[in-house]
Amino acid sequence: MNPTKDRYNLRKRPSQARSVATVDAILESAARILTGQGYAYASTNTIAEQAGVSIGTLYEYFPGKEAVFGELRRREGFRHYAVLTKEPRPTTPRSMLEHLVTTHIEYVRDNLALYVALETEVPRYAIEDAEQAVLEDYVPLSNAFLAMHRSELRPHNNVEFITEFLMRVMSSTVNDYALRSPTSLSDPQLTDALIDLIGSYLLDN
Amino acid sequence: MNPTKDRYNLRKRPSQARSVATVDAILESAARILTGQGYAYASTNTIAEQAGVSIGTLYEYFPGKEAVFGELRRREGFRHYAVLTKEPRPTTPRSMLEHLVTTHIEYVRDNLALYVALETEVPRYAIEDAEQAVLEDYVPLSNAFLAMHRSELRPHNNVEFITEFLMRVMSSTVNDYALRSPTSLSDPQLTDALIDLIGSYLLDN
DNA sequence: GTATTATCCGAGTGATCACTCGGATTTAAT
DNA sequence: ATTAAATCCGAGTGATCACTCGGATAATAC
Repeated sequence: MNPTKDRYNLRKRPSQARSVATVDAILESAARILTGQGYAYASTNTIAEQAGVSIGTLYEYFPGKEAVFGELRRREGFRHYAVLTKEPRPTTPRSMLEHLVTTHIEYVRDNLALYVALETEVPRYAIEDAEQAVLEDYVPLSNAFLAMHRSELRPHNNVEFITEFLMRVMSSTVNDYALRSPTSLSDPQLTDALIDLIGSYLLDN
Repeated sequence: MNPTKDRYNLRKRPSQARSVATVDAILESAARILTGQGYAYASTNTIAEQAGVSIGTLYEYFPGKEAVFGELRRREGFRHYAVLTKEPRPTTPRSMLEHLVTTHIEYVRDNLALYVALETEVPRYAIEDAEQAVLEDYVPLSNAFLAMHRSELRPHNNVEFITEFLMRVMSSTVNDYALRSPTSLSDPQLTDALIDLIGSYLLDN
């Protein structure tokens, strides 16, 4: 379909354990150079060298530099999603909100260097597919939960819009603090303010 | 002081009308290539060629590619600030909030291609100084205004923190829509939701 | 009108980069 | 044991890029 699409995805999936380890090593090398020196220093030659594999091997699995970071972003997305949906599953909208804000900030703080670098140095077109995937996993999940508790919510004309809106408010605000004032991620005021802001708008009380 | 600082600023200010026009042409060329083809295609050679000046002339005023986009970002920041502070100046917190949200969204929508490209394709280190400058112009202005109307605000422990927090909520949310769902910038629901969200948290009533 | 400064030019340079390809080596299949 | 498939190798290639420099031309100062 889209010919450019292939440039940001794996060229071939590793099947043997040996090649799985190779791909892992390449991604780890890419992450290390990205966080340590920056995207501009992460040439395919350097990534391969630091990973201890030859440049030819890198191109066996990745069509180019962007695909390496696309795959890296994809795997980070899976890790992020796992954190957000980890136990214990909250049972009320209020606890769901608290859980969501707390774990999201926690994930960003714990992976700050890589998170910021992926967000600010890697060209968006290389990673936007991977970003989209996480959102599409999460939004329906959140919508289903809220639908079960509609009576506890403040009435809004367009619940779907408001839900997505608040999700973006939360993630983009945390993103902004991560980029421009990362120490605030450890400030309880930030977590409290976000919960309070969203809670008083979304929840009935 | 910081030796790397010089890499993102003008090397020399144009003094004659001729050279002012030259610098303008370079910046316009950079903006055109950035929005049309992307940052990767905006080499210094190409920027100079499209601007109708020689590569030597470009380096007379800019120490490198990043400085071109740093200056471009700076000028966009000035334009943005001018829009935010344009007449009529609101007199109540509520109208101030409405004015701020409305004009901000309007600016982003009207300059979408350049806004998004600067935000997602140009490396942050090249433009973060310019970004910071606008914020530092605006925050004290907003704080002063709110201090004059404290009685109309909901009581908060830390007004400074809340003000900055809400500013970030607004700008980062609009930013997120600009990048990921740009058509929503014309949806009145977005403006209304932002005003409502922030208003009900900040204002007394 | 002379000197000084500002502006502009563009071929050339050295470095870097993404990517290929022919073939070696290892693993799996039969 | 033989074949087939997967994996790995790395020197080499062509292109691109950021940036310099020596000097030409134009504006300004005196």
